[in-house]
Amino acid sequence: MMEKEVMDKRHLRSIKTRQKLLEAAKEVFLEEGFQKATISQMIKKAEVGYGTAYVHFEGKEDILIVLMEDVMGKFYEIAEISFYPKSKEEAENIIHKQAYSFLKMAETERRMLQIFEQAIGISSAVSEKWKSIREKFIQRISKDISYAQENGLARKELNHELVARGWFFTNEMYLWDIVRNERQESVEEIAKTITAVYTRGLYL
Amino acid sequence: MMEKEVMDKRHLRSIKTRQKLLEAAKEVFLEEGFQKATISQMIKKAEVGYGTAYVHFEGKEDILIVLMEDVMGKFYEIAEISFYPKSKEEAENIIHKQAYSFLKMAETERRMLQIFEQAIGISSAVSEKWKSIREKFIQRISKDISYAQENGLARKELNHELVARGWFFTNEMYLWDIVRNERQESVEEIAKTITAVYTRGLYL
DNA sequence: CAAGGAATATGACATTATGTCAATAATATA
DNA sequence: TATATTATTGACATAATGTCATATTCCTTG
Repeated sequence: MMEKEVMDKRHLRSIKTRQKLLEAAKEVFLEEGFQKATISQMIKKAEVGYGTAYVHFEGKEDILIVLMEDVMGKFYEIAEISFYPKSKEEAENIIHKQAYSFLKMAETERRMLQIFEQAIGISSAVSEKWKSIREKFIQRISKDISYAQENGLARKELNHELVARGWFFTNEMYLWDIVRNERQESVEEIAKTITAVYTRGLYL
Repeated sequence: MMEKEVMDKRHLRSIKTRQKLLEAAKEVFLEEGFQKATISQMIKKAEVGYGTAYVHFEGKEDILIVLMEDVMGKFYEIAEISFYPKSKEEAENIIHKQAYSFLKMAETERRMLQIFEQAIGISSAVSEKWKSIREKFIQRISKDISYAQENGLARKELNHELVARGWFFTNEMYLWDIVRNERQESVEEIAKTITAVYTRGLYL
């Protein structure tokens, strides 16, 4: 039972138009960057009328958000890695793995993330989207720190939310650094180094 | 000997025009934000002709960069605090003080930094300017870590530049968080917490 | 199966910005 | 005073956005 079988011919056409627009938009974004990309370029490439773009999307920002949705999904997956360490060493392993996966995304999805970074500065809709990913991570890390504190693994005197935020911030900035191709060092080395400082700073 | 005495009447007029534009621009930026601020609003407020703005500046971005220059200066001062600790405790004190001063800037200069943050995303000129501040700090921190490592205060096995970057990133992100008014906690508490994790993670 | 109705698509248009430039005004200099 | 230099000006060309009345395409119902 493919969903498409059920559809109207015109609904189908609509979906196809939308799809053509998304594909064209992706190309245009990658070629021009977020700022310089224009609706006109997209509709030309998609071979549809100008107004059509506004039928399907609210504007450039909206299109980018849709294009980013699967990348978003991958971030959420990483945020959900389970965390029940029995020792400092085990904690370090899990944390390292998580940081590594997170930073690896920068390499895997570099091109789209570059566009996304540009858009974060410009579009508040995109920026909100990213903020929600960030808060998801911070909440999660915060919970993990609490768990470690309750189980006598981590320093209890530290405000877990502040620590979580600080730790995530380091990760996030390295993510963008890598996205911009500004780091020589391997993702592995970066992950190892920042995890080492963090775990030794927090754990007993 | 005031510089002004030396000037032509017309050079003086030019300086005044420029000044009027800068003051008007600041108001407009603060009222409208970077995106929505327009040259037209500024020249109207400054009571000069449209083209005049382009005689004195290359555009919105350029005006903002000039407006930010004294804030920049304050950042550079903080980056230059001297660092020759004799013990882990002394190091922690200096580092805490530096982090505190840095984050305090977020409160003191909040309004202009808000505009600056918006502009970083949009204008590559502004973004470059910020990047140079960031690199200045990272270089400096990097040197400080090396010093501590050579003097047997810090863990030698860690790549000092990677650690420096990570530490600065935490600070920077908290800076923007505070600028956005998104933190309840006091600057003092934030500085204390992140410094505690960092110094324990890095120092012996 | 034909006619009317609903969903889609279209591009001309009004709007709003930007940056340029030839003309004009103000001031300096010879 | 006449001429050169510098500063200012606003009209214009350009470019992008988002809207909307109209056209097209397909579905439904009598």
